[in-house]
Amino acid sequence: MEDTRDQIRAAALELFVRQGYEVTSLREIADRVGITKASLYYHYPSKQALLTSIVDPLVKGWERLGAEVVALPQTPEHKRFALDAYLDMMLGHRAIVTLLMRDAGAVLAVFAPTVDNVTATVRQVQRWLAGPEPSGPDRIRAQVALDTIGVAMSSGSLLPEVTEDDLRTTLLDAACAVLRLPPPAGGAIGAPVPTVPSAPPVAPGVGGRR
Amino acid sequence: MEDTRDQIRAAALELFVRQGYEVTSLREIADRVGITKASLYYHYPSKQALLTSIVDPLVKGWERLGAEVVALPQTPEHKRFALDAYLDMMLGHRAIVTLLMRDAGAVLAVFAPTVDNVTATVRQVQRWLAGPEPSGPDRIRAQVALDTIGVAMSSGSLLPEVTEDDLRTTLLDAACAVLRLPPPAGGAIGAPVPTVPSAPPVAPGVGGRR
DNA sequence: GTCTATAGTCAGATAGAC
DNA sequence: GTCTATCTGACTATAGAC
Repeated sequence: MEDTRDQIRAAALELFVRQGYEVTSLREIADRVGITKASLYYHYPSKQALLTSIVDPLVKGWERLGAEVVALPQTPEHKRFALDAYLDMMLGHRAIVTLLMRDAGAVLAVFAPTVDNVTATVRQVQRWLAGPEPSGPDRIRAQVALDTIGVAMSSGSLLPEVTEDDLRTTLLDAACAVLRLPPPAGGAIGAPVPTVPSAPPVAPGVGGRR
Repeated sequence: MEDTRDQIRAAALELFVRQGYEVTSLREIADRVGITKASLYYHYPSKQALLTSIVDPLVKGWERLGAEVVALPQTPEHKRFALDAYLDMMLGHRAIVTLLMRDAGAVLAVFAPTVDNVTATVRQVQRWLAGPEPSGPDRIRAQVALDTIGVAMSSGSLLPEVTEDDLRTTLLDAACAVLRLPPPAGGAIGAPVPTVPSAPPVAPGVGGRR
């Protein structure tokens, strides 16, 4: 049964988000699933492996997206598209992102072996966003644009009564403002952002709405 | 000797930042200072109390700043000034902010009793930045502007070779862009941001450069 | 103020029966 | 696949001598 594995992952993610990775014990997770610690060890060889399997989809998604994005031409339209795709992917892994925000240190520590690859990808995307021969401020703007999307997502407690659509639209808009991208053709202030202006060529599967 | 207390705080902060709060043991901290665990307990009654005393300056600074800022008129100049003061305070507590980013969950858990006050302050500032009768997007922008400053500060590993001045200037500029504040009078793109345009009236001690 | 010693707890992990 | 039983180790915290 693949079922138990998934139940374990789901329970662990929920507890990690609520309590933190370090504090959550394997016994708690096992209890929640209705099995014992020992059984849990049958499915995952260690606590770290469990965390890895939880965060992996986000990392993989980010690496895949990064690889495809840096191959695009550095036009404002493509940059806006890239940020939108990035936002979309993050929203698709909302719980994992929350965990990453909550326990950034712990998660990164577990991913230490792989973390260089991820950092490299982030840096590539950052440089792609910053444009050719970027200045210091250009690079800062690129990084802030990326962070913008990630951070505010987890500010749920500070932004109640905000619709998902407003969040999506406004975050993309804010990230573009940081990058000083010109507004999309025909887009009025506050108007809903078109999915992709003139649909830039990109491999299928990237940035698709769920 | 007040000295030992400070040494303990410094050692603890350093270890917390590097390894995380949960993982760092009091024995490690004591070893680093050159005393024993038991002696440490003479100065701080618990691990939580130690963490509290470390993070407290940031919380206090934030609350003080928040209280003064929300009393100001909601003009673009004052908003820019407020963001600058906020940025300044955060830079003044850089290591603590890094810890907060790294172990957000753990830190918030320890501050659970006080956390409501802090959240209330943040919410007040957020609403002040968002302007009177703010829409959902207005509130999101306000929050993102605040987050912008906090986040990118801790992205040191992703932004090496960036000067402190560039960081300060660009982050303030990015936060203003998110809020859609008009550029300061006479300020060219990329030009250094004047400390405060036309020095708005504010209680002394706020936003002072160190 | 600092030490040694220790209580008390619970974590992650393994072995082996079923 | 799941269980019981158990090991090892480390942690926070306290008591009391110096």
